[in-house]
Amino acid sequence: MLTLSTYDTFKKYIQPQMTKPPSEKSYHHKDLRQSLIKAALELIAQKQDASTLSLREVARRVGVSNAAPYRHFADKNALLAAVAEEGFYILTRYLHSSIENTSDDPLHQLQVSGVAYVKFAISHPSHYRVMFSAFKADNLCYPSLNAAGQEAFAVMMNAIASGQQLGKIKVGEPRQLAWVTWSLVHGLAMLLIDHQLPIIDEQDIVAVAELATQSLINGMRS
Amino acid sequence: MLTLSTYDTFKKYIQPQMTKPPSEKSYHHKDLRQSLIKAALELIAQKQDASTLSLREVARRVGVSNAAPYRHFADKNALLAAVAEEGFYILTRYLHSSIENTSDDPLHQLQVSGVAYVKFAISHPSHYRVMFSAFKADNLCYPSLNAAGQEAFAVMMNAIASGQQLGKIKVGEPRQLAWVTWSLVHGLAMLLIDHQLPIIDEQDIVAVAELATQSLINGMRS
DNA sequence: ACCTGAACACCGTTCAAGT
DNA sequence: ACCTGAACACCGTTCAAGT
Repeated sequence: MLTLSTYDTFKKYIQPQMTKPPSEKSYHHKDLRQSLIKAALELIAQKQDASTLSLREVARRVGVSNAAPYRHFADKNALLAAVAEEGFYILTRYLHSSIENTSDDPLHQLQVSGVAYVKFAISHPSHYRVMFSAFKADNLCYPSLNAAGQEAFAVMMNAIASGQQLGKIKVGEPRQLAWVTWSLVHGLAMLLIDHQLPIIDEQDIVAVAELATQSLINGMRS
Repeated sequence: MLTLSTYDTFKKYIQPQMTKPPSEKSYHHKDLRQSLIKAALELIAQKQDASTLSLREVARRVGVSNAAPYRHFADKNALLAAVAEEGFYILTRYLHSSIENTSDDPLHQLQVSGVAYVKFAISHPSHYRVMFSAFKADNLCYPSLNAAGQEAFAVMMNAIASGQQLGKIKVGEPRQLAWVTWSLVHGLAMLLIDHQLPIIDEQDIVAVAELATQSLINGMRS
């Protein structure tokens, strides 16, 4: 009895999603919203393509009716927006932690964050595809998505601005230099996850990412 | 009579597509294949999005049945592949003519061809979207498309290789440096046509493209 | 409050049949 | 040889109805 009650407490406060085994289907799904996001990512990973994902397919995989997703998302794009937003949060974490684990030199920080950007894309290709593919993320319909995207962008721009303040990066609008840096890592990320570059080995990918970021930052020195 | 026969000759040899006015619909379409490509580009331009293009919509715009396109293209992707291939030919012309109209300095050639790449993308956004968006161009199913893409890539790589031979660009695999250059202009092109950068004026776009290419090439000097 | 079933208008694709 | 009409299996989305 004691062990059981301890286990119950564990389930309730530590892992509430384990209170029922997944095989025991209930009419009311546990956390359908998060399950739909997860299933969408799995299907995109499986097909290597976000554009052919269907909402019915996602519903089927979760074991729910065609109409069920509409309780949690206004439409298919809203689900994709949620996936993209999640992706931007993860990307921002990647960028921040890459900077934390390096020296105070803003040039070095900018370089490692560029490599971290590419590493994020190849580690989370399904997220990245949704964040930047067919789905029109330019929409003002998703303000929290927009905010998440700008937060990630700000990390790179801040590294550039502090590099300029220390006189290590050439003068000019930091925004413009950040656009250039973003273009480089975004272009490389897109070409990599769409398999347009004949590189497969992760070490080779990191080598190209380092060559890319080092070349650009070398050219942006003051 | 003389004028009429002269006009007939003109129509037949100079502008054969004018022999019948477009309002006079014939059972057999004049050049359905090319008309479908043209209509697809127009619809993508109208929607600013290639992913929501439907083949039925294209057929409707041309004034033909749902099944008619299948006489000329194996499926929807084959039509998109034709659009993409056309795009790569135009891109290659852009790159070549940008190099022809400049000095013999390979560094300068590389720089203007990078700007020409971005100019192509913003001048032909519908082509560019199809060339690099959802549609999986990695397919070996379209060898002529693949060849057209590699031809465009070769222009940039050759500029880099000759820069290296003259000792103006740092040593290293020219293929890798070309990937880096391609990443930069491709990333900028994608962000621009997806309206992810708040730049609208063409002069501002060219300014950023020049900043980008000049910075990278500066960093690739030997 | 959350989900289902059935329906609507769309889509890609095929195939017999028309000219 | 080239195109149509009708059909099939899919899809996004809605809405009354169920629990």
